[in-house]
Amino acid sequence: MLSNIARATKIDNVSEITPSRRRRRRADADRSAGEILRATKDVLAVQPHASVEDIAVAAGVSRQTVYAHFKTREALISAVFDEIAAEAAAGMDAARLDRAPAVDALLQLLDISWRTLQRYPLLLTVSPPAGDSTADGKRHEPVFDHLEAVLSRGRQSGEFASGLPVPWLVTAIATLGHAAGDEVRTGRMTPQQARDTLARSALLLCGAG
Amino acid sequence: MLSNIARATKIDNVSEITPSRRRRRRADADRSAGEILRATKDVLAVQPHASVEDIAVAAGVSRQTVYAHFKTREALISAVFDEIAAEAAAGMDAARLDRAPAVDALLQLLDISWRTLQRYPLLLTVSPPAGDSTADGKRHEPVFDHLEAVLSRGRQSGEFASGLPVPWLVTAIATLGHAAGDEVRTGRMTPQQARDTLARSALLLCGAG
DNA sequence: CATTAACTCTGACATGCTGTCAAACATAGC
DNA sequence: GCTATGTTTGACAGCATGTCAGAGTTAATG
Repeated sequence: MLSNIARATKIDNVSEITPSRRRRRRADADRSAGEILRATKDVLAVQPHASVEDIAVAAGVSRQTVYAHFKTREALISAVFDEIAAEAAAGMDAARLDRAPAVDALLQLLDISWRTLQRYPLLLTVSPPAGDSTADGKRHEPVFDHLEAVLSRGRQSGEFASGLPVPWLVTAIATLGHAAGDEVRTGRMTPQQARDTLARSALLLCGAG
Repeated sequence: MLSNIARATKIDNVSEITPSRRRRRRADADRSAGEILRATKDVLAVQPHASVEDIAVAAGVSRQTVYAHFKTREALISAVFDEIAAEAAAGMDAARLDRAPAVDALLQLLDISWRTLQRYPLLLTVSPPAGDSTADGKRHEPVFDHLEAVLSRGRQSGEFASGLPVPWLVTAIATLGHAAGDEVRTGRMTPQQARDTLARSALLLCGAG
């Protein structure tokens, strides 16, 4: 995980080319990058338009150090989204849903995603940099893959019979998750209501209502 | 409609207080405000992060003139969203769906919204200023009201039986509309596919599938 | 431990955008 | 034609992003 952070940063030990001439990455750097990412999550959760300076201060680091680790502000935010997505995907891996009935597995996935959404409020207020190729299909790939796997399985087993294309179901369910989170954020639903409503909506879309 | 624009602008004829001492608003101003709104739609559709200067140039007007009509960049974008919402709402009014079966009415509403979304690509790429009270519940109110009315009616008539709360259905369907538009924008669906998929999804959520 | 490379910090700078102000100028309304 | 209303030009402050250079620290290595 930490090595993942290191690999994502700007100051990158490219020693693979000239194997043993260079020193190894300093522990400082990892700690700084970690602090910056942590601070970014915290600050953006409260202040979605926070400046790089704000984040740097919260991380106990100078603004220029942030730029030493992340090329641009967008790259920083991208890294945060990547990290969160990876965390959620790891939770999904750990849940071992391969054998469970698709309906149960789907509900489990929703639960994990839901908790991630509650843990990181910035997911609802900060718009992810529309950087890469398609919209933001690439960043959440690890998460979406889980969802797609379960949906495909449920369709083949006959549990999901709505006939809607699986890729659309992935998008739709993810989108509804966002919307449900927003209902909570704006106080129009309790977390409990939102969780249940989201689950029911997803099942309806899948044709398992 | 034009008077609505005038009322939304900064330079506002407050003659209601001192009735006949002041001159009436110049035709210039209306024309400028109109051009600016038109240009904003055009430019933002292509370049979602366009500057006020870019918009001013496209409107054939100086940057300061833009600020003469709209307090801030956000206010300008807000006005654009308002105008588009009003246009869509007007179309919904004109459709006279009060008597039609709720399912048909819902499909009509989706169709109108869908065409609006296709006509104004900026709706998908520009995030609306989260200004007012709740998220963006106030701005689209005219549109959402139509949707809510039809959904409530369908529920009472027994056509919609999913049991999901009507306010949530409004949000969910609107959100899915956005998602469907995005599928088209990114080339993952043809407009035709997206339209059908959206309709089917909405009916499923309503329990009319 | 001493060396040295890696990292961070301070300060300064260029650039671009938003928003404001003032004064000269143009034009539509009366 | 007079005059309020709009527009333009030009200038300005403030703030944010991103870059650079140089001095100062700190961790890895032998």
